[in-house]
Amino acid sequence: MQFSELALYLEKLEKTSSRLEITRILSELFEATTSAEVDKIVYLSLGILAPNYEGVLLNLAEKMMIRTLALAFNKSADEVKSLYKKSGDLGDTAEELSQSTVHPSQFTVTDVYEKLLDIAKDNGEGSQERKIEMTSSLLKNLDSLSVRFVARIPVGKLRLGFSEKTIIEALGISDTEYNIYPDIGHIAYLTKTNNLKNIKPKIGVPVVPMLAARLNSTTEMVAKMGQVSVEPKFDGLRIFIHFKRKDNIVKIFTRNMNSIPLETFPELLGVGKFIKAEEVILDSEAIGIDPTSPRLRGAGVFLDFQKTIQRRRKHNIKKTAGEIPLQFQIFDVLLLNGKSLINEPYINRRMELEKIIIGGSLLRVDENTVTKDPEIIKEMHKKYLKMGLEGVVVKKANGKYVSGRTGWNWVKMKEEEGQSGRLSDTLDCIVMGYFTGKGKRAQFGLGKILVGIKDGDVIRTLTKVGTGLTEAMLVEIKNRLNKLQSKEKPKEYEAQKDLIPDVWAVPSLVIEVTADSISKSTKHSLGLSLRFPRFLRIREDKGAGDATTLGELIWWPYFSAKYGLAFVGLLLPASLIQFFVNREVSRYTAITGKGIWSGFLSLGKYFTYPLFLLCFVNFLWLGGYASAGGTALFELTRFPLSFSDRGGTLFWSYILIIGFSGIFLFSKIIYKSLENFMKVVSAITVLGLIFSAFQPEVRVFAGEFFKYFFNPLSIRWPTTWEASDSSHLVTAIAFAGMGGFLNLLYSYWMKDKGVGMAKYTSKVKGLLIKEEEEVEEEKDLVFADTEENKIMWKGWIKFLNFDSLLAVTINAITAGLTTLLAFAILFPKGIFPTGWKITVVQAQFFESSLGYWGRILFLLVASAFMIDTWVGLTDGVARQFADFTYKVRKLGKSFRFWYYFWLGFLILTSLITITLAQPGVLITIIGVISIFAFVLYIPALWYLNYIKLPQEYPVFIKPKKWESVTLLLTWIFYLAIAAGYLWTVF
DNA sequence: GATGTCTGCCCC
DNA sequence: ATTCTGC
DNA sequence: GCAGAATGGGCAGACATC
Repeated sequence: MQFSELALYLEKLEKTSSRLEITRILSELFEATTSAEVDKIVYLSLGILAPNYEGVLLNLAEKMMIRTLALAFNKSADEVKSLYKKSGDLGDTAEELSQSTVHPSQFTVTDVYEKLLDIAKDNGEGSQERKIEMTSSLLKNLDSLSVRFVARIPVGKLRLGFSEKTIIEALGISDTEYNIYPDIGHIAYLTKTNNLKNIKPKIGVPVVPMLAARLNSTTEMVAKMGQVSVEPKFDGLRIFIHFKRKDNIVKIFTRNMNSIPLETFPELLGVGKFIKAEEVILDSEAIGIDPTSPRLRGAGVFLDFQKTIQRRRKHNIKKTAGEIPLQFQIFDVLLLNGKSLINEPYINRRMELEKIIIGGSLLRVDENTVTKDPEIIKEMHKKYLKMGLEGVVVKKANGKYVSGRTGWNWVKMKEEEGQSGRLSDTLDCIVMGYFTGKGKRAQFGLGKILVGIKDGDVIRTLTKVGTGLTEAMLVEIKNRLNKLQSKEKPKEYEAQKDLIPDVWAVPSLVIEVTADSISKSTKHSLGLSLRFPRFLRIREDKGAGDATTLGELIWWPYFSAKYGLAFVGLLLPASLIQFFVNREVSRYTAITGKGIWSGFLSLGKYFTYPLFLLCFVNFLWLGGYASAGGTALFELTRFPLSFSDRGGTLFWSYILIIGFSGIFLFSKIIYKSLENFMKVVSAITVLGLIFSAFQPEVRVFAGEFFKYFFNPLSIRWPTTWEASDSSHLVTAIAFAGMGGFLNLLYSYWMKDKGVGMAKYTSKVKGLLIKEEEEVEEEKDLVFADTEENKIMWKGWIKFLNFDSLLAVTINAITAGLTTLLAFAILFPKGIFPTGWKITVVQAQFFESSLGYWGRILFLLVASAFMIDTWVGLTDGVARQFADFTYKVRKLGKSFRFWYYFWLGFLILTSLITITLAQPGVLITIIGVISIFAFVLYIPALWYLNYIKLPQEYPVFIKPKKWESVTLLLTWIFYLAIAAGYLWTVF
């Protein structure tokens, strides 16, 4: 096959992301290949020349390829470099350069393969220059598409989206043969020539190693694996020992199936003395031992990994072997005297192992404990950590030897719960600059960052970080650093010359990094570095500190800003469940035409008076909403100029409260006015939120967010938790819909909407609107048991179901979207404003992404939404209170009187409460009260609607049994939350 | 001979 | 090695 | 949950350069 033809296949594969489709294209390619070439095609498309264990190395990679391209296409190395930085892929760069000239391609796949092999074979003095020349002449004689792929091979990054596993699938075979004969080219050849037969592990041919997956819960381990063997995890080199007594054959392979010459580990020359078998393949971990330490029954003190790996060398072996003797911790046997054991249960393999290994200072069989008890696993993990090991590896007792990491067979312990790395503390580091990304990350212009910490007056490098960054975070960090970038290295920085980032940044941005351990470093100017560093989050001053905190628009964003997605899955169920409360509240009013407090009062004053008292306390804080609207307006206008934040907020809040009180004076039917205003503002708010959610900076977070949003099972307890947030969480759940006593407002809204029997009662009118006829008292309306009424009733029920559902849905959408915004905008920055300042912070974001007008729009809508909420609640609560006081006969006065009385009272309290410096505590109490309110009044609703009313009203109003069940479940839900809250508090 | 740079389907 | 992402 | 592709520190070896 011409290489150019292969290149066409590779191009198609590169463009495809579906693995099924990739597999299909690959099998098409193998179909079109001769058996003489299939191995070479497989190797080249994986970017290799031979299986790993044959040790064929090109010794030509990134830097030399840059020189090669410069030579081949007559450019300077700097020109090539700058193109490479842009594309992030040397193959793409090579293709781009080669397009300037026409090169007819004559090479077959075999030609290219052999030329690359020649390049690999060359070594010795002058070989670097020769390799460059050979590679350059190869590239010059290929068409530009072929150049793209050939240039990528030495760099080892084909980026075609497939690897051995996919090739095995494309060949239409299982991986059993490959796993014990991991020469993918040869396997492809055998498949093509129909010679693939069942084989067994062979001395001298590595087996694809079995790897451990990671879990952080021992319970989950037992759940997934049942009975397990618990063993220590050593920090050394994974070594496979192949031994055949005949001819004293000893071969050694690493985890990556690289062969290590026996001379490297001379102690294994005589390994046969310690093995009671003719032929074995052993799986082990080699660890360096401190030779000066006393040996207890042969066992020594382990050295760390950096010491151990010094044994992987060609020179000075004798001296190093004396300084760092190796101990081989054996834990598995795959072949024994000609018999494959890979399909035997693990404990059986171990039993064989114990029979054949003579333990001493060279070989030791790992100790192990067989158990089903998660607690024992936990204890052993702690024990081994204390001993300076890496914890435990937990293995399914009856598991076969399964190559790779598939399935749950071997598991290592992820960090302990409550920790995000094995380092006891995470580190806050200064971002010193960034490097442009390679491959997929090139499009973000940032692939990794250089971080350091302050050391006196200078800032020294500590590590680079590239893992742990989501694509959204790459964008975020890039944007931030662009504002901080510096042409020159800031003078307080100290960095060695191979750690010069592509772009410097002045010290400002701080990120949180975790790692497994701290190591000594010669590369980093601090003299220390991190082992397995990973990015956690951006750190920022905790920002806005005002303690004022409000209902559902604040708490959910607060949680997602602080704890990410941990509780997001709870929002939807918590808001939807309020549907069952709302419809019962509405049902009562639809049947009787009366407000819900009338119903409660009919149950007796000992129940109702305390409940009302709770309700009264609950609504003292209404002013907060007005104050949130005021904040937004002050932020928007910055008027009056000399005012502080607090003063400005108060100024605008008073204006809003006084201005919007006009509605109460002049509206014809107050509820109707409010409803219309609310409709407009809600529509603008929802549209604004949706628009915001579609901004690219937010959109990149949306997929992840909604995956959690729609999955209640994703709820998890965050690893760090502030005790005070228990109350906040309860508050968030209560406020997911309306919350506690707020839900009772449905009764009064239904009343003024004129739903059901409420059609026949009077409505509340504005103070200055003359009543045409004073309806002093609601009569007990008669609801006759007629067929006509029955049909009407069905219509009402439909309406109130629809209305209640619509309300919770809109609530869930708005709360969901604001929470998404908080997750996208605030969480990455580590800001969790504890108050209504969240709107201000969001507005700042919109200014940077949408410009000035985006910010204005956002603040306007936010203030309108907030004040609208205040007006709506003030009206509703005044009616609740009025209904109560009106019905307590001895107080006298009309309903209208009481309504205006309470309206005045609430406006006054609003004016007062917004001046309180610390309303935070009060608000938390209210969240908790709300949950207990549900617990108290849901049974009362049930009694009214399911028992009491059916006795007085026509039989068709009686709810179905299943409706009783839904209400019971709702009650249990809140009861459980209330109980859980009490549990965590006490 | 000492030092610097690059590579390793390195090892973890 | 760890982590994220598309399937 | 899999497979693939981003990314880390630090070691020795090989070659180039001073």
